[in-house]
Amino acid sequence: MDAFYASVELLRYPQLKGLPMVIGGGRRTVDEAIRNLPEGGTLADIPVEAFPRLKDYAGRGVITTATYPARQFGIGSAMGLMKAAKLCPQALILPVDFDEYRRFSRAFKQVILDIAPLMEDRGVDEVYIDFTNVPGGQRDGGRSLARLIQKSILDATGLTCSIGVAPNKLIAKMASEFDKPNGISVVYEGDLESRIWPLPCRKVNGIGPKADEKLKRFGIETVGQLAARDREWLIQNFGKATGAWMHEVSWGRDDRPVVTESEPVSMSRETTFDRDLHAVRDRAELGAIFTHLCEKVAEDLQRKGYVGKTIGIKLRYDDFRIATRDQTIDRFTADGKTIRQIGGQCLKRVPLERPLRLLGVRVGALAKAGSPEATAPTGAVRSTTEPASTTASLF
DNA sequence: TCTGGGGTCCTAGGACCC
DNA sequence: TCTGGGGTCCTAGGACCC
Repeated sequence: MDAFYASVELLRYPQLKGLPMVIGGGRRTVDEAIRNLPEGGTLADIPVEAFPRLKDYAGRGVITTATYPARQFGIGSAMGLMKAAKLCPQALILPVDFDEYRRFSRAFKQVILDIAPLMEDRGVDEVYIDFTNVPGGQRDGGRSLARLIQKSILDATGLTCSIGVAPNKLIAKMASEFDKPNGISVVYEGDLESRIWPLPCRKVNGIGPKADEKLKRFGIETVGQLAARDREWLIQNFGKATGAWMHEVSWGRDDRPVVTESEPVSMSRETTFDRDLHAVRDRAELGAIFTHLCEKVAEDLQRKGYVGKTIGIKLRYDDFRIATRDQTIDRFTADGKTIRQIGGQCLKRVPLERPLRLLGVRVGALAKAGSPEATAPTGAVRSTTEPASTTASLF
């Protein structure tokens, strides 16, 4: 989806179309933004002057989405609000409204499912679609089906998207960025050399800042330069799995299927404080935040019908270093008090001298609530994981 | 100018078991 | 004195993605 959060906001506030605007900020920014909005009238009647501007904010936080006009000022996703305010102080800033984005996320995904049932969820604003067996999916290299999907989403939601069509997920993902916004790119196998090899390695889904840096140190800037290296050389320098993978992707090879169903592995809640807190001096405040996070995770688990048995905490110190601790208990739970209690034990094992910037709570090792795994006593759970020979000897 | 929140997957060492 | 070879689970950290 194109500038998804911002585009959803523009459906509510069409008067902001064409203006530089960013979505983001922590809770404090959200509160201030809401306070600045006048009451009464429909949302579309609110005058542009009434909307908060970036220059009015000094809060912590990053930009989740910037409209295309804002991007012209050099503003981008994940950029700190402070930096963005320097680049374009007059840009409008709106708080993140996740519930609203989720509504539109469900809507556009349903449109796709009605056309092409093999869809993989890749987060709130992105999916993979298997065109292989969709009627007309092969016509014009997939372009006509892509057009149909684009138009259907626009008709149903008012939102635009960009689609890449290719023989596999790796190339399709890169192709989807070739013609943004509202574009379609079809990339064939034979286009590898002309359209993929010139790209910077960083464009490969899975090569992040660290790997890119290391590649650069070897003088490898583009996918083509990566493809020119020996498979064995890559394995020597990047490890068996990563090296082999790099070799494959540089040659455009990817056999991952489109996965339509998946179970969550963990659920978590975390929050960055308005100001750094100290474990001793701000003990009461931290305790209240911690309890609240535990309750939120418990709610999430219960609402979605999961239980977990690994409970963990996460801290971010003022110097941005991160510490995590977790503990696996002998039963599954979705209970806020239990999570709070075990989480509290985890907190005792972590250094608390430095000021804290963030606190998080996580529950992992999930099972569906009420499933055999989740309800069985620990002993029975263990027996199912015993080697086949041992299990067979029981009979 | 300091840098969100919610995730997944991988690695590596140690405990423990057979 | 020298000390297996698997396997799983747990824990901590880190890279990466949307």
